[in-house]
This record gives sequence, structure tokens and C-alpha cells, in this order.
Amino acid sequence: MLHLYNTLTRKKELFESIEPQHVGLYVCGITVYDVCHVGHGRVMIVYDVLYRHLQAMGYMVNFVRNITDVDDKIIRRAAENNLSPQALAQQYIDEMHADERALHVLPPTHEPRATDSIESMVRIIGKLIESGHAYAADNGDVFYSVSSFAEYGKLSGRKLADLRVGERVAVDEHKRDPLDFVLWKSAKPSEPSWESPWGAGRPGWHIECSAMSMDLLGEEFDIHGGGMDLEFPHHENEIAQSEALTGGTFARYWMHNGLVRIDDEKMSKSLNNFLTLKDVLKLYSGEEVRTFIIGSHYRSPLNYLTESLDAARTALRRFYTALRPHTISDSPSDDQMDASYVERFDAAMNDDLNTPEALAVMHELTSALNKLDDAGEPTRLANTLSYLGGRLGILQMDADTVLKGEADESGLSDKAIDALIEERQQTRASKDFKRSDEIRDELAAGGIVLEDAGGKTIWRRG
RNA sequence: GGCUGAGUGGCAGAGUGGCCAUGCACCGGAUUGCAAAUCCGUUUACCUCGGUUCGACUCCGGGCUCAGCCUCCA
Repeated sequence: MLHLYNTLTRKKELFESIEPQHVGLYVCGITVYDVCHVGHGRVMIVYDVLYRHLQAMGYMVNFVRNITDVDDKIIRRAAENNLSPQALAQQYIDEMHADERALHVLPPTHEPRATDSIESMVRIIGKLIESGHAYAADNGDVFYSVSSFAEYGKLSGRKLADLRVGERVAVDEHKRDPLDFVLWKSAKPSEPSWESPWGAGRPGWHIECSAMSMDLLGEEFDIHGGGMDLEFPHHENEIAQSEALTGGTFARYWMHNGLVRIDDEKMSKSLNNFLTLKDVLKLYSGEEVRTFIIGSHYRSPLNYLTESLDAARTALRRFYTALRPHTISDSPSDDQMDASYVERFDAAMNDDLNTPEALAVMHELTSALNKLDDAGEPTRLANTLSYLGGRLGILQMDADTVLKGEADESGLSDKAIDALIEERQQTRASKDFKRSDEIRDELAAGGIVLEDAGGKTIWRRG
């Protein structure tokens, strides 16, 4: 019984899919004119967790996450770098995929590019003009007429009269109403363009999501997600275009994730205070970043704090330390797991993806696992912990490998460490504790921590 | 100005009308040659003012503060 908070109704609602056992999910992806920042990482991870949870519930999920590969900023950046817009976009698409892999984000079912759906956009725009919802200006731009759609504002809860038009941005003289937005932009000579009944041009931003989602999910689908900053105007405009076109409902459930802050200030490209995923991934593993992000609820603002990233690192170390001595089944059956923890985990996830609560269940499970001796069937709990980690996209690596980490260039090799540990064992056996402690200090200076357990010594980095 | 949403212990962060979140940090203890890891225990809380109630951090109302959107933005 999954409940999701629906921005349309401002309430948590029971999720019911249009078709039993199938879910259509559309997420606004990235405009590829620069490398991804932590905010993009949050979107990737939040909807990846939703995707995994829906699949775990038994749904066949058609997950579409688009790529915006034609846009003013792409054109400008490409010109600055003497690249074609296509080449620039491709470069950042590759970078984005590398970031996603590092964060253990599953590929969506479809990853359409705006430029592959131009025909659909032109078709939709044509129909909107026919039905009086859009008009072509004499300069070749086509605008959507906001006043033609009676329900405009229903997602973001605003009334047309309340919007502060022109306060921050000059109003385009070609618009009949200042709130009208562009569907088709006439192209300047050097820009990428496509032929249309209104002359050579390129699509506006909002229309592409309507076209791609309808192409791949149909006119009405289950869930539409994206960052909170897209709620207005982007998603409001998507609804206006799509529902004016079809006369029906566009997306049933609208989900919006909270924004990432840094030093308690909004992170954005225009403020130039954004932290790129690549920079963060130099300091923390993808799994650590992921754990940090699911450590708060997806609708809350998330402040990037070194302390919080460190806490995520410590939490993962605790999980992996508990798993380390056990042999884990890759896909454990129900009777190889402890149902009570799985139930509590599911209950948390079904409550609008309460991942912090889900992690709390995993921590309690870890405590229980650490308390058990061999007679208490610790493997069951270890399997459960590993399984639940997988549900969130973490804990899927070999514990020993993760905890040992990788030697940096100047660091001690695994072989050298093993040799020192062997020497320490001998000095300890002969009660030469002065020397054995020297060895341990030496290793500690190289970031190696020793743990003596059950007559054996194991080690980890960091 | 309009529309959203939020205010929880040293930090992060859930949740509930009356009983413990959880993790990290701190303190005490167990274990250890000493550590590490682990376990046990203790400490610190619910912005403010009213109201409802036997009882509110939890419900209702006012106030204060903060954030997002109203411009491109995930």
C-alpha cells in the first residue's frame, strides 16, 4: 500500500496505477550544458530509489528520464568552446552517465533526447494552434496562450492575477499576454534549427517534456517527477499544453524533490556556488554520497555539510563491518531473511518513501546482527541487511573489499600490510608489546586500522 | 505583495495525542596486553503565545523566524 505525496492535491494519496502491475514514470532530466552538481545527483538518486521500490513491489515500470539537448545555454556554451551544440551536449551526456554509474543509479527504461522528438513537438504545437490554445507571432515564434486554459495554476496553486509579471524580467513584446510562454522559437542563422510550418526554429523548453512523455508513456500516465524548482512554471506549463491538447488528465501523481543547499544557501548555477558531483566524488564514494542523500526525506531541503557526509561514511562502515564476517546470498529467498525487518522497511518506504526511517530499521537490524553469535543464525540477519541495502541501492559490494579500500600511490600495499600484521602477530605472541604497538602505530599513520578479533587480525583503511 | 513548505536534543534527522526514533558526538561500564570493532548503560529536545483535551512536541488559532517558487534552474 504505497502512499505518495501528490503536489496536485498537497496530500499523501494511496498510489493506484492506471494499469494493474504497470507504472509509467516520467522524470525531468538534465539540460546538458555543464557537468552535474549535487542537486542533479539528488534527482538521480531520489527517483532511482522510487524506481527500485516500485519494482520491488512487483510493478513493471516504464521509467522515462529525458535529456534536454537543445537549449539557449547549450548553444552559447558551444559557441564559447568552438564546438557544435551536438558535440557539447554529447560530452556532457557522457559525463552525466559516468556520474550516474558512480552513484549506482540504474539506467531508466528510456532516456529520450529532445532533438529526437521534434516531429512530435511540431505536431502538438500545430494542434494547439488549431484549437486556439497557441498562436504564431509575426517573428516566427509560437506562444501558448495561458488564458486559454482555465485550470492554469492548478499544480502550483497560483492564480494568474497573483503573478508578478514583468517585475524581474522584461516582457516580450510579441506576446499577447505577458504570461504566455514560447512553444517554438524562430532560429537565428547560426543556431540549430528544424523546419516547421512557422519557419525554421527550435522548440521551447516546456513542450519537449509533453512530447517525449506522450511518445513513450501515452497521453495519460502515472507519475511525473522533478525538482521543486520545476513546479512552476515548467510543470504547470506541461500540464497546460498537454491537457489542452488531449482534454484529459496528463500525469496523475506529481512528485517534487527538495533542493540541495550548500552552506545554507541555495545551490544554483546562477549563484555559481554549485558543487559538482565530480568534486564530491573525489572526497566520498558514490555509495557514501548516496547514503547521505537518502538520509533525509526527499521533499526536505538538504544542506550539504561535511559532517553529514562523514556521518554517511560512518554509517556505511558500520553496515559493512557487520556484514563482513558473513557469506551473503545474492538473492536470498524469504525464508533466508527476517520478515519483521522487511515489513518495517516496507512500511517506511510505502509512507511516501521515508528513507531515513528505512535506514533506521537497517541500523536496528545491524545492532541485532552484531549481538548474535553463530547459534543465533546471524546469516539470516546479514542476508536481510544486504537485501534491504539493495532496495536502496547500497551495500551491494563485497564488505571486505570496501573496508580495505584502495591504496593511494604513496600508501602501503595490501601485501606490505599483511607482512606487517604477520610480524605483529609474532611479537604479540612473544609478548613484545612495545614492538607490536609500534607496528600498529606505523600502520595507523598510513591510515590502516587493525581489529583483533577471534585470534585473527583484520584491517581496514580509514 | 501572492503561492507553497518548514521550525525537534551538541550535529544530522524521523515520528507520535499519554511508553524508546535512528545514526554520529559525549560520558560511564563490559570486552581487549593496550587498542580497534562490538555490546550494555547514562545525559541533552520538540520556536512562541493562546485554545481543545484527563493529558499535546503531536490537533486548532495568532505571532515570530527561515526556506522555495512567482526569471533560466534539479
